[in-house]
Amino acid sequence: MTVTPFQRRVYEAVSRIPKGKVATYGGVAAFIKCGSPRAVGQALRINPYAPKVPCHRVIAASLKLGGFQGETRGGAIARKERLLAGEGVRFESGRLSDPRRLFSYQGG
DNA sequence: AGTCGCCACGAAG
DNA sequence: CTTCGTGGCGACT
Repeated sequence: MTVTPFQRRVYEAVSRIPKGKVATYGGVAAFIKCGSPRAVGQALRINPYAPKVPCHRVIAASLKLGGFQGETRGGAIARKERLLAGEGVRFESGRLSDPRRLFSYQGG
């Protein structure tokens, strides 16, 4: 498998998200100084470190679930929601119930 | 090396 | 809702 330096940055940033909180694609992008949140999603989509990198803790800026395991809808999203529920992050109608669960990065 | 099309997004209209 | 901007990457030439 080939992991680009950009991807490493993404995975490192995502690994910082504490259990019980979630970050947005845009938030991660900003932290790693990437102008395109979409590129972050692309990196997470091919996440080779499935268990190590908690990609399920990354949602869209609209507070919707975004994608999971390469899917934007379907069973994968349902599993993502259940996974987060197990960490205390609840969703309602596919949207984050409590925005206070959002994680924001500190420094560089 | 240059080009093209695809993305788990986001902001604006 | 639709449209446009954006950065990164695989596939093709």
